Amino acid sequence: MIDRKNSVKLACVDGRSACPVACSLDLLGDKWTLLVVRDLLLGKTTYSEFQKSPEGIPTNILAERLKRLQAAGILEKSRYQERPVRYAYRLTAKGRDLRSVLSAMIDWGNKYIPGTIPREQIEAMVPQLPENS
Amino acid sequence: MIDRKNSVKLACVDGRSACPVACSLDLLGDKWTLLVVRDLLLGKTTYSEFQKSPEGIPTNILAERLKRLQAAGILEKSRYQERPVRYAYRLTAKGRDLRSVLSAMIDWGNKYIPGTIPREQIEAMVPQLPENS
DNA sequence: TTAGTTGCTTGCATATTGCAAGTCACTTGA
DNA sequence: TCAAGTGACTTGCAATATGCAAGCAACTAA
Repeated sequence: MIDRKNSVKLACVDGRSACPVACSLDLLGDKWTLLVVRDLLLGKTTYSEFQKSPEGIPTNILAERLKRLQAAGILEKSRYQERPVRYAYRLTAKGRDLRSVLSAMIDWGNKYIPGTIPREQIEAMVPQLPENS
Repeated sequence: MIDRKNSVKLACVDGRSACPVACSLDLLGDKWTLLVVRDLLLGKTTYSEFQKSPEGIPTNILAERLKRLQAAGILEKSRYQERPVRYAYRLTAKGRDLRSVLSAMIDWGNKYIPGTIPREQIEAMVPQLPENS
C-alpha cells in the first residue's frame, strides 16, 4: 500500500506547500520573528538588548522565538561569560542572508509608510552592514 | 498640558515604532497575508483562485485579509461582471512593489529550505514579472 | 544585607486561527 | 421547473497564539 501523501510532497518539512514563500512564512511569518532578526543584524546580541527595542516584545515570546530561531539554524547561542553566566545570540550565515528580505521591507516601508525612519539612518546604526556580503 | 505621547512619535500610524520593518510587519506579519500577495503577483484575481492555492487558506481568513489589504491600498476590488456579480482583486503599485520582498524570500527559501520549488519554475508561471519594473 | 541585573518561566486573559457549516444570488443541466 | 452547482462570502466555535504581570535563580555592586 502506497502512501500517496508522502510520495507527492516531501518538500519543505512540515510546510504547507513546496513554495519557498510559504515555507519561509512558516518560520518567519509573524509579528516578532523578523524584528529579532533585525536586532541581530543591528548588532544586538543579548536577551536584554532585544527586550529594550522600542516595540517592546513580551519576554515569553522573545524566549520562544530565540529557541525557534536557534532550532532553525538562524542563530547560535553561546555563553560569553561564566560567573555570572551571560549569553550572546549571533546570526549564522543562514540568518545573515535574511538581510535581503529585511532590506526590501525597509525600502517598501520607507516608500509607502510615512514617518518611518529612513534606511540611511538605520545603516548609520549598523556595525558593518553596508557592504554587500 | 502637553501630550508627550503624541509629540514623541507620530510616525507609522498606530504602529509599534517608527521602524519601517516593524510597520511593514504590522500589516504583513502573519502566515497568510504575503501568500495572498504572492497569488496576486502570479496573476490570480478571484476569491476562488486564492482558495485553490495549495496552502488552503481558510475562507474567513481570506475574506478578512482581502479587506485589510484593500483598506491598506495594496489591492483594489472591482466587479468585472454583473449578473452574476463577480469580483476581481488586483494589486496597486503599492502592492506590486512588495515583489522585492517576496523575491528575497524566494531566494532565501530556495537556498536554505530543501525541496522548495525553484525561482525559475515560479517565474515560468508568472504573466509578466521577469522584467525589473 | 539589600537592591539591582540578566535571562528566563509560569499563569492567565484576550485575540487570532482553523475548521465546518450555512447563506445568497445567481447559472447550468435534465 | 427544479435540483444541483458555483462564487463570494458570513457565522459559530474550538484550538492555538499573544500579551501582560509576576516570579525566580544566580549572580554583582553598594
